[in-house]
Amino acid sequence: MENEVRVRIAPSPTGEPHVGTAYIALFNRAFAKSHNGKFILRIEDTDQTRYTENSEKAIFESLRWLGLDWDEGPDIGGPYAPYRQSERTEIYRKYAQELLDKGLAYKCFCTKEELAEMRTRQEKEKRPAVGYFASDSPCRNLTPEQIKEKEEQGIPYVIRLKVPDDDPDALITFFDHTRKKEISRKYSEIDDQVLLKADGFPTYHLANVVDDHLMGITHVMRGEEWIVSTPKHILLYKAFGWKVPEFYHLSLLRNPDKNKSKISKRKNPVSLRWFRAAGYTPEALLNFLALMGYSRNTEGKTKEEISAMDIFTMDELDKEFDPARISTSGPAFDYEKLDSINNTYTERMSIDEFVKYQSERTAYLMKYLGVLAEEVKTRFRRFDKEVNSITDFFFRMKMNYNSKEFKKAKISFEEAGKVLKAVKKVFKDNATKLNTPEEFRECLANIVEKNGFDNRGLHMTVRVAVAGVGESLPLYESLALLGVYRCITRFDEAISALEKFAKEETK
RNA sequence: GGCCCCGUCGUCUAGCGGUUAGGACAUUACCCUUUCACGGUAGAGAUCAUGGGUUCGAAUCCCAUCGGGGUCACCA
Repeated sequence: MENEVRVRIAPSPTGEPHVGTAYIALFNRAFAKSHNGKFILRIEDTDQTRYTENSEKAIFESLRWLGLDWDEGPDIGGPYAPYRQSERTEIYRKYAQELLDKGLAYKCFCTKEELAEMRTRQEKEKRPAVGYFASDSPCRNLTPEQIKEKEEQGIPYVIRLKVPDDDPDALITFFDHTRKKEISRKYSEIDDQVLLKADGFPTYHLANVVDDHLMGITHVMRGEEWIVSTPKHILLYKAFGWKVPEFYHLSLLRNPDKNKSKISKRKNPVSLRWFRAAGYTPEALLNFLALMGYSRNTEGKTKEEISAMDIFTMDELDKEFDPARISTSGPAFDYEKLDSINNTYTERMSIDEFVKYQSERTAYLMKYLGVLAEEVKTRFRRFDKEVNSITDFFFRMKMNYNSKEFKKAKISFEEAGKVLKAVKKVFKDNATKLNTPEEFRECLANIVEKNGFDNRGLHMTVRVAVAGVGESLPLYESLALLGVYRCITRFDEAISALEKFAKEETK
C-alpha cells in the first residue's frame, strides 16, 4: 500500500478536550475515509509542565462520543506504535543525534537569562525579527573542545537546528492546498529552532516531523496557527532527506465577538465535555463543525435542494468529501445555529432514540457534575421536575437577570454592583489560581474580609450573578465547574444589569 | 512592530469574467395552532472592505490601502 493516504490528528493532553480538536479531526477523518486511507490519533505529550492526568482519557472519550474513531492510536495500537510521544523519546534523541553528526544541528548551552538578554538587546536594536539567529548565536561555532568542556561541567544544553545562512534571501516555499497557493518565508526570518529540550524531550517541531515521517503521514491537515512554522518543518524534512507531505491549513474557529479572535475558553465554552453535558447530539455538533469549514457542492441543484443541504451526516460527508472545498476564512462560532441544528436532529429521532439519548445525556451530565451530582438529588423534589432546570445555568450563554433575584441578597443594587466589580477583579487577577471549590471559598472569604462586605450579601450576589437565581447548587463547587472565565463573563453581564436595575429604581 | 494568512447579508457560506448575487441560522409579518414550539408562506437584510487599474463587461483577474486574525517560547 505504497500510495495509501494516511492522515493524523495530534492533540496535546493539556486540560479539557477542545472543540477545535474535533473540528480538525473531522476533516482529517473525512479525507482518509474518502480515499480509503487511514486516520491516526497521536498524543503529543512532550511538554511535561502542561501535562494533565485525565486529559488524554477525556480526549479519547470525547472523540469516541462524536464517532470520530481512529484506525491507529495509543489505546488500540497499530503498526507504528507507540503513538504517544512521551514513549518515543529515544527515537527523537536518535534523530537529533543524526542531525548533530551531519553538522546540521548543534548543542546550545545558553541559559534562560542569556536568551532573555539577547531578546531585549534585539528589541532595543529594533531588529525586524527577534530570535536565535546564526549571527547572534554564541553556541553555533563552538569548538569540539569548548563543547566537551561545557558538557564536563554539566551545563545543561538544548539541540538547535542549524538554519542555513549562506543565502539569507532565499525562500522556503510550500504549497498550501487549502489556499491553493504557494506560501514562502525567507531563510533569514527563521531562527535556530530548539529541537531537543534540556530535559531530553523533543519540541513539537522535531517530534512532529519525525513522527509524521515514521508513521507514513502523507497529508498534514492542521490548524492555521501552524502555517508560519511550516517552513521550519520543511527545513527539517530536508535535513533528514525525507519526503515532504502535502499541507492543508484549516482556518481557526473564532469567538463570535466583533474581533473574532481565535476561539478560547476565556470567552466561550470550548470543552467537548461541556457540549456533551449541555445536550448536543454528536451528529449535530459534527454537522455544525463541518459547516464551519466546509461547503458542499451546490452545482446543478435547485433552490429547494440547496436549502436542505446544510444538514448532513458524516457518512454523507465521507462519500463526497473534496478537500478543495475547505474554506479559508475564520468562521465565528455561532452557538444559536448549533442549537438550531441540534433541534433538527432531535426532532428527527424516533421516540425510542429520543428516550435513549435523554438518558445517556443525563448519565453523562451526572458524571460531568462530579461532586455536585449528590446535591442535584437533594434539590430534586419530584421526577416530573427536570434535572435540567437545576443544572441549566451551567450551559446558558446569556443570563437575562431578573431584579427580584438580586433583591434576595438584601443589599442595594449599587452595593451589589460594587461587590461584583471587586470579585471580578480578584478573579481576573488570580484566574490561573482558581480551580478547586476550596480555592474559590478562600478567595471569596478574603474579599469579604479585605473590603468589609456583608458576607451573606456577597455570597448571594455572586450566586445570583452566576446561577441567575437565589436558589441553586452549592456555590463554590458551582464556580469551580463553571470555570473562572465564564464566571467573569457572567459578572460582566450582572454588573450592567445591576446598573440598569438601580437606574429604574430611582426613577 | 516584523513576517504570514484572510476579507460576499448580523453570522456560516454559494459564486470562480456576463446571475434579478443563491441558500442556511438569526430577524420581521402572516398562516396553522385554545398557548408555546414545530411546520408553512411572504419580507427585510450584501453598492460583494475601500480606491485604482485590466476588460465591451469584474464579487470573480492585477496593484495599493484599510480592517481582522495568526505567529514571533527549552507550549503545542
